[in-house]
Amino acid sequence: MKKKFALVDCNNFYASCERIFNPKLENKPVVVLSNNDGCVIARSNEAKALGIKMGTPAFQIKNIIEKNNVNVFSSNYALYGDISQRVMNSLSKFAPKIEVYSIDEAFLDFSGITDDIFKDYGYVIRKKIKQWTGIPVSVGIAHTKTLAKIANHIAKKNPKYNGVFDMTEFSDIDEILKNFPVDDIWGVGRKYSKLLMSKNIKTALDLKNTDDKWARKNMTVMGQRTVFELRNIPCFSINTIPADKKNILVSRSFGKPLTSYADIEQALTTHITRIGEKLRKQKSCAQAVTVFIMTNSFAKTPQYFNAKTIQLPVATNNTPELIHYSVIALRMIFRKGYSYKKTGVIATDIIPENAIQTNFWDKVDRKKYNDLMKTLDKINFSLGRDKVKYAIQGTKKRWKLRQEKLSPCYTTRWNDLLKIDMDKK
DNA sequence: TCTGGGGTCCTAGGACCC
DNA sequence: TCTGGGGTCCTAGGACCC
Repeated sequence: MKKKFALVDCNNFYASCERIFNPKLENKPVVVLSNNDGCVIARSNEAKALGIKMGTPAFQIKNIIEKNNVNVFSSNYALYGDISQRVMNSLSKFAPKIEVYSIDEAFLDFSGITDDIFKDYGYVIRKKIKQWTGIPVSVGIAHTKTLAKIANHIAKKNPKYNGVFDMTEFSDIDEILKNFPVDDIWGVGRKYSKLLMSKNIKTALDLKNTDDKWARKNMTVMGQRTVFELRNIPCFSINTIPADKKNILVSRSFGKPLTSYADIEQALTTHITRIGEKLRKQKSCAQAVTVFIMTNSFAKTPQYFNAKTIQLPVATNNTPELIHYSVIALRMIFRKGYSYKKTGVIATDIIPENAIQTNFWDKVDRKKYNDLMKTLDKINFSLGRDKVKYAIQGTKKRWKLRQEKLSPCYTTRWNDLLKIDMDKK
């Protein structure tokens, strides 16, 4: 039996999340900004209609925002993450296998679902997800993941399909692919699309008919797989268990430029506590950490970027130890006299907790640290992030993000629960 | 004033081995 | 003039994704 995949994608996800608890935003333009209120990263349809492009710096569209009363929000990842979980939980009721592909997308395996109940299944999903979570979704169905992505695109772009497009209903998909731009294909980015254009490969149909040896040579094995998938030959399967992360990065731009070492150290060590939490959550340890600092590359001030990797004597996920080595790295790369914009830390060479090689000279009492970390994680998880923190993180938080338009954490913070006035008419 | 923050996979080429 | 023929492992960098 032929494989069958559905890609379910939340429409304008972050903007839709903001709308759930704030119905006044319905039919109004809504945009959500990146960290530090920098760029536009989500737009409602009304905002798209105003010509606001993805990734535009907020300050460049100030006029459009003011003139059209666009509702602007800082990103609220606590809210989006929680809503995402609800959507994914709901979706898992509709298919035996589901792959959560990103915060707002999931592949569903429809392979085993018989045709008689399959009809209109996409519409059922759409209706139920909206009803259960308040989030509008689009559904694309096809015999390969790449084609399901295309089907989803079509479902979203053409109102006549009402949010669902099933490519498996067509015996000949060439007519569909003929009208699909090559640069919108999953796996074709900026560089490849430029290359393809120069070879007169402009549509999905052109790419489907490309010599796959050529694709292999010029776009690696990944490109060759894309070509096969366009031919209805599945090369990618559903991945139900998310793999452990091989690298974990935490970095943030500062709310304002910083020059003092102490401020940057406070930011960096706070990022490291996040790294420690993430490592412990997936029961892994890092064998190395890389620390970097950088100035603002958009500014006309003197530029500096540097990074330093430190191999840890014993793989670890305990925060004090990670802090210890990261601070050593930071001291090595910090230079006075620059105006810094961002710092970050990457944990690499990550291995499972139970595969650690200790060494003979290791003097760290690992059992004690593990117990301490467990206790701290428990406290901070139930009472709020950084309720108990390390002295080196400081209290001033001069590096903190700009988040001027943050919505309440309606679903994850007691104090932010929606209140309803029953007397009010 | 103001420009995000995460990830993955693949390949080429060098070091090194027998 | 002539200078083998395999391997493996690691890393940096480039492509992609959301």
